[in-house]
Amino acid sequence: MSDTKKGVYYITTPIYYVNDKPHIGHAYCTVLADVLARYHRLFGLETWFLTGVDEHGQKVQEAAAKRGLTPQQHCDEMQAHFRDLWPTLDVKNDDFIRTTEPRHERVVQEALQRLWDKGEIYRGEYEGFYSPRVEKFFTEEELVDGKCPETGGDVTRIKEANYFFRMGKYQDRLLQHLHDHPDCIRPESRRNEVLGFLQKPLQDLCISRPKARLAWGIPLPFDADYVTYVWFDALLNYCSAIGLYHDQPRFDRLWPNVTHLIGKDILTTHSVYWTTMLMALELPLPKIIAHGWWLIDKTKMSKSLGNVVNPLSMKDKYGTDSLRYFLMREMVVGLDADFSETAFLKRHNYDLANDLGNLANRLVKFAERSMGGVVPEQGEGSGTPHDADLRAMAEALPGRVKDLVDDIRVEQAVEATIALVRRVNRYVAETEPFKVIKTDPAKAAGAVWMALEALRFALNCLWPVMPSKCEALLGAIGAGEPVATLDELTWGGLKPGGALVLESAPFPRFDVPEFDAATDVAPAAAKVEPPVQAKAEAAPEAAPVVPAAAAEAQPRIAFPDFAKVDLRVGTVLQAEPVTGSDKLLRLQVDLGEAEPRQVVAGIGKAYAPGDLVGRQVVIVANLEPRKVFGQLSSGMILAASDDAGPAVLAPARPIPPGTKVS
RNA sequence: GGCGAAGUAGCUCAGUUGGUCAGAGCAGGCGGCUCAUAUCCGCCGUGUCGGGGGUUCAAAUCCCUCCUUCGCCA
Repeated sequence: MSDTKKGVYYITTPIYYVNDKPHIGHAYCTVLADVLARYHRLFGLETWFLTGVDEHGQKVQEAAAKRGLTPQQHCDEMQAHFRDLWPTLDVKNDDFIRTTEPRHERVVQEALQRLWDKGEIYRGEYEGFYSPRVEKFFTEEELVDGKCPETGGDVTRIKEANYFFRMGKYQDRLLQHLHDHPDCIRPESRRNEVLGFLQKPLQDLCISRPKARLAWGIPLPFDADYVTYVWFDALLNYCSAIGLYHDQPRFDRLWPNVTHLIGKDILTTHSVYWTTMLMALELPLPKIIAHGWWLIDKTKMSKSLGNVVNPLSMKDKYGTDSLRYFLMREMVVGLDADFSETAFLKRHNYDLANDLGNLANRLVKFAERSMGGVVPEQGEGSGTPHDADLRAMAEALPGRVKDLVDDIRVEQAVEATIALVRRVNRYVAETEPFKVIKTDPAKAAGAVWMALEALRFALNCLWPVMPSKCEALLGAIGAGEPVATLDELTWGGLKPGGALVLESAPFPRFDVPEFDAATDVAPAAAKVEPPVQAKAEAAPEAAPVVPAAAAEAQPRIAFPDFAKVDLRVGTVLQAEPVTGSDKLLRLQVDLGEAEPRQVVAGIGKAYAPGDLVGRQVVIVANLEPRKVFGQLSSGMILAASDDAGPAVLAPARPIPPGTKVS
C-alpha cells in the first residue's frame, strides 16, 4: 500500500497526564494533530496519528492512594476522560497508547537495557531539594524561603544514588543537528530558544527514582530497586506505539517521518532530552512543532487560576465543527491566541453562518425553486467573464492549501478557503442567476452550477477542519462524498442531476453578547460612563482582604465584567500565621481541585487559625497569584470589615468545595 | 542579569529575499441586491508601519540606539 502513496506522515500529540482534566489546550493540540493528519491523507500520504496518556509518576500514585484504589485502577478509570473525549471532537486517532500497557513497558525496558549495555547510562549520586508536588529537584539557591519555588510547598533534602543518561556528551551533535536542520523545530523562535539553552554546558540526565520513594513506574531492567523517571518512560511512547523492537518494519517505515506536536512548555524535554535519547539509541531524529497557549482575557489558562475553559461545554453549546473551525482559524501555530466566547461566536457567525452556510443555503433554495432541486447543467456557465475568474480561484485553492499546510500555516489555509467562499458569494451577486432565470434559464443554471462547483472545492479543502459539516454540505449540494485525495478534486467533477437537499440552515447564527469586555470598547450607552475603560485599574488590588466599604461612587459595571470574577466556595483545611506579620494567615483551602489552594488572608487579628479550619469561605478563584510576605497566594478570601474587624463570608449552608458563586 | 522575539488602521492581525508593501477581516458610515440564516455585494482610512539616528537611487523590510511588551535561562 505504501508504494502507491506519495510518502509517509506520522504525527503525535503529547501523551496527556492521566490525572488532568481535559481542557481547551488538550483539545486544541489533539484537534490540530487530527487536522494535520486529515490534510496529509488528502495530500496522498500514508498517515498515522497517535495520541495517548502518561500514567506513571508520583502524582498518580498519590491520587490513587487518596481514592483508595491501586494506581492501575485509578488509571484505567481516568484514561477514559481523554480516550472518550476525542471521538466527540471528531478526532480520529489511529492509536491510543497508555504507558502502563505491556507493549510500551517492554520497549522502555529494552531501550534502557541497550543504553546500559552501551554505557550510555551510569550509576551516580544525586543531591537536591525535592518537591513532590511538581516531582522536581531544586538547588538550594532556587528555593524561595526554603519552599518550592513553583508551588510554595514543602521540599525535602534528598541525597541518593540514581542512574544517569550521558546526555551531556551529545551537546555538540545536538547543536550541529539544529544548525543543519532549520526546520526541525517550529516555530523558529523556539529553535532559537533551544540554541540559547545549549550555550551553557549540557549536563547528564537523571533517569531513575528509587522504588522506596516512588513505586509507580517501570522498573529498571538492570536494578530492581529503581523505576524509570517518568519523562524517560513517557517519551518512548512515540516509538513503542509503532513497533520499535517488536514490529521493526512498521517502525522503520513510520519513524523517519515523525512530527511531534507539543506545547511550548515541553520544548526542552523534546528537543534536548528526547532528541539526545534518540541519538543514543541510534534512531532518526524527529521534527517538533511547539504550539502556544490559549489565553483567557490575556491571561494564561491554568488550573490554579480557575479560568480553565472546558472544551466539552463549548462543543455542547455550539457544536464540534464550529469549535474546530475556531481553534484552527484563530490560532497561528506557535503563537498564543486569545480565547473568548465572543470571538468564538463572531467567527461562527461571520465565516460559517453568514458566508459558508448562507451560500449553501441560498444556492440550494434557489435551485429547489427554479431548477427542480437538482444540480443543473453546466452549459456555457453564466456566459460572463466572472466564470474564468471563479474557476481559476477554485482550481488554485487545493495547491495553495497544500503549500500553506506544509508550512504549518493552518490558519491561512482556512482563511484561503473561506476567501473562495466569499468569492462565490460575490460571483452570485455578479451573475445574478435569480434575475437571469427570467430571461435565460440556461445561463442561470450555468451560473448556479459554477457556484456549486466552486463551493465543492471549498468544502473539500475545509473537510479536514470540519469533517462532519463538510460531508453533510457536500451531500446537500449533490456532490456526494468528499474526495479521497486532492488530486481527485478537478473542475467539472460536479455531476448534473444530483439531488439538492438542505433541511435547515447548516450553521444557525448565535447571539453575540453586547460587547466583549476583554477586547471591545463598550458601545454607545456605556460611553457616558467613562469608568468602563478604567475598569482594569479600578479592579481591587490583589490584597488579601477586601478593603472596607468603598460603598458609593463605584462605577457601574456590565454583567460580563462581573462574570469575569470567578467566585468559589472553599473549605479551609489548614491555617497558620505568617511569620513576620500579625494579621496575615496562610490558609490551605479545598476548592474541589486536585490540590488545595494556598491563600494568604489578612484576617489574623479577627480569627485564630484554629477558628478557621473546617469553615467554608468564598474565594476569588481567578485572581492573579502573588506573593505576600514571601508566601504564594492564589486567590482571595472575601470578607466584610467594620470597626470590629473583618468578618469572612460563608454560604448559609454547607456547599461542596469548588461550587461557583454567582 | 544573560540570550531571544515582537511593537503596522479603533480592534485582531497579513506583509518570504529592500523597489504597486502601506494591506485583510471586524467595528463605523453610505449605497446596491433580494436567491439566501436581518444574510450577500459595492464604496469610504491624511495610519509619523514604537521613538531617534544611519546605509541606499529606494526601507515597515538592513545596521545602531532608546522605549515598551513578551519568551527562554534544566
